[in-house]
Amino acid sequence: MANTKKMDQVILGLLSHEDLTGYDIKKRIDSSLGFFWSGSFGSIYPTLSLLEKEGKVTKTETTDSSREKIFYSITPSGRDSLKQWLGNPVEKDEIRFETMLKLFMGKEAGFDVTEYHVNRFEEDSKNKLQILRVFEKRLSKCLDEDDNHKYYFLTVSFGIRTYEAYIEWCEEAKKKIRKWKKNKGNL
Amino acid sequence: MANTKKMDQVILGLLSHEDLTGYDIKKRIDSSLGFFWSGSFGSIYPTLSLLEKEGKVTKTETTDSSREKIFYSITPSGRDSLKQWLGNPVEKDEIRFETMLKLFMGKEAGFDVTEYHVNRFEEDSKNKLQILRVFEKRLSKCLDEDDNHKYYFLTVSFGIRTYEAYIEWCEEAKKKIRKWKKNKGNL
DNA sequence: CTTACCATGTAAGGCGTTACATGATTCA
DNA sequence: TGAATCATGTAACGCCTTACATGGTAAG
Repeated sequence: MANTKKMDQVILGLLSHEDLTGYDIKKRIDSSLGFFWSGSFGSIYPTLSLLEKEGKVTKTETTDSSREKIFYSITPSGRDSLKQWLGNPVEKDEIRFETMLKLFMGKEAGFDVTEYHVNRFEEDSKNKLQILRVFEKRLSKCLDEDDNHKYYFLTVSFGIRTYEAYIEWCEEAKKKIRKWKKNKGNL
Repeated sequence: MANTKKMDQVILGLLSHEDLTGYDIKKRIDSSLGFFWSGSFGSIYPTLSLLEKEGKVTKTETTDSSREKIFYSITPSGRDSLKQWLGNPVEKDEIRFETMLKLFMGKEAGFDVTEYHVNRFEEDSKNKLQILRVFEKRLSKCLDEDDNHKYYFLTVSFGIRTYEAYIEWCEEAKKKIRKWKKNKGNL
């Protein structure tokens, strides 16, 4: 019913920009889509075969340089299918933050443990923010070269806004926790 | 290896606050944890049975009022297990935003479709923000009654910060899109 | 010469959702 | 009296990750 599988669309979307191998697709997912999507080889390769059977992509085996690679290209039918999906309303945006889970039930472990998790979350957010800023800089220089860059830019700026908010919240949360720890001492 | 299943901990965490039925647990997940976690009956009930077998919770069947309910309570062993998990570093915080996927590959459908998705995302974020603000108000009045409220408060304020950032980004993104649409017309 | 990365796939198994099955109670 | 909600569970199925299996190449 609710077709939750999105790997088809992820692959078609990436191939709508350029021809890629399965290995390339994995790299794109990890870098460009990394902060809001994920996927493994175990789901990429089978999906590629499926898409080929459905006529949405075609494969080209190359032995040109050194390694044998299989490049996939999107077909007009694949493009139609992608376009149609893009027009449908979003079914679900999902977050699964183990960090928040650990905060919510943190009392059992105490403020120190909670502070530790906030600190780790902050570090992680700062690292990811730094990477996104590099992307942003690069992208803003070539926004007009290809419309794809504009769309990509939107997602990058979303990531930046988000991580900035995370980091601000971390500072705020740490202040609160320190205050609560102090009060506890005074009781 | 990497024990990805978290439903055990979710349930133990909720039971560490108070005794609950499986049905209650579902409601708590949907409301209190809703913006950063999810879970269905199909995984709640089996996990409860499992936890009981492991001696981490005990069940009490009641027919007191009208309906027959099964209340679950956390045992000391369950509390230990929860505490230990809380002390371990977070394995993974995950986001799967279909909206961002549709933005990233948006060129195939054009700016209007992208604008539509941003608008829907904004509406949705505003609704969720409103609910969280109510929670925040209620919580801030009883922060000192129970330490659990303090931990809960941290997650709520995280949600608020996040949704505020989303909404700000939406405004920014819509401005950009409108500008790009205009430029396209002038070419 | 060995480590890291490139490159493609398969198999097993876990996790979790959806749908099904059943029935009581409350409220309009 | 019919709809919504309370309440507990099971079964089927789908998705995805991890681990396995294999081998080439580049760099230090």
